[in-house]
Amino acid sequence: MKIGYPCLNRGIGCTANSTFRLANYSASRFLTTVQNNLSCLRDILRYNIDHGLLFLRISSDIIPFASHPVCTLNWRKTFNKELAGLGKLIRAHRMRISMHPDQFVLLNAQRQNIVDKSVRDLDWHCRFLDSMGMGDDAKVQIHIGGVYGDKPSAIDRFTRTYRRLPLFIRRRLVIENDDRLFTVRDCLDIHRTTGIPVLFDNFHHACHNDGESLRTALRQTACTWKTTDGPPMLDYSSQQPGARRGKHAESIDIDDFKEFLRASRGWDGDIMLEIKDKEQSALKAVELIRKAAAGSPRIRQ
DNA sequence: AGTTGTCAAGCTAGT
DNA sequence: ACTAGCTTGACAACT
Repeated sequence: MKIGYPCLNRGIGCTANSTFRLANYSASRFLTTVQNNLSCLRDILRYNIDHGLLFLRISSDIIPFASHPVCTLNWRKTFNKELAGLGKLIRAHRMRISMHPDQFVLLNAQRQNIVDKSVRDLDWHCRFLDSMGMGDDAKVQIHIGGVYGDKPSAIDRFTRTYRRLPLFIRRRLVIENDDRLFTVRDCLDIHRTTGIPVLFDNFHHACHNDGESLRTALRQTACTWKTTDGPPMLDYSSQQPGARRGKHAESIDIDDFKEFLRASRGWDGDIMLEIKDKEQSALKAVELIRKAAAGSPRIRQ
């Protein structure tokens, strides 16, 4: 079981998701920004290796405006050496990588223009992972999209668009249940017709579900991942006390996490902690799991 | 130096 | 028909 945190490390003193305003775009600004982001990504990977955090989500800002028409530079060629080096480091330590394009990627949009832009965005995410030499277990996670007043049609549009995607995108794409529109059951329906793996988000499931228990949802989503996809990925979070329902916690609620681990016994996968203080909570989670492993008696063969 | 509004992109719910 | 909220970090313009 690998533990990770998304996109940025708050203590390391650099960010791998530095960007700029589109109005300020220039080739040199783009190149220095990407150079700095890749360099910081190496620092983050080093930190994670040293601290036993072997799961990382890389920010979509690593290559700013990568799918925008303004971006005509061949960044994969320019940074070929850096990207290959990062990939080598990741593979040497058997780290798991994910990416999560944001809410504007909508494969089931009604407007073709939006679908096209979304595919372009998935395209660069997958090429980025390809250029680091990542295997099929490095995933790009998205939500289903909008409902547009008719969920069956929205699901059908998703399915038809998915089937037309090139293989280098399909091999990486996974879908995640969201907190308002598409539940685990909806995602499983799409899995049945497409084979796409379902990434389970425990917090979204708590906000919006069809009555399944956590264990049932874990079991059902886990078996959507083929061997080549790697172990199932999972987004874990809990409610920030006193805040709006659906607001992610500032810091890990270690009792809630313990309870989650107990409830998920038998489930095996990699956990992404979607918690505001990032690596601090991830370190606590790793510590907890280490202690639990050390404290529990070895199972006799 | 610190604070506040804004940022490429879209959907939904509420007015 | 229109707008606020989503959810979020960082940029950029302003004190």
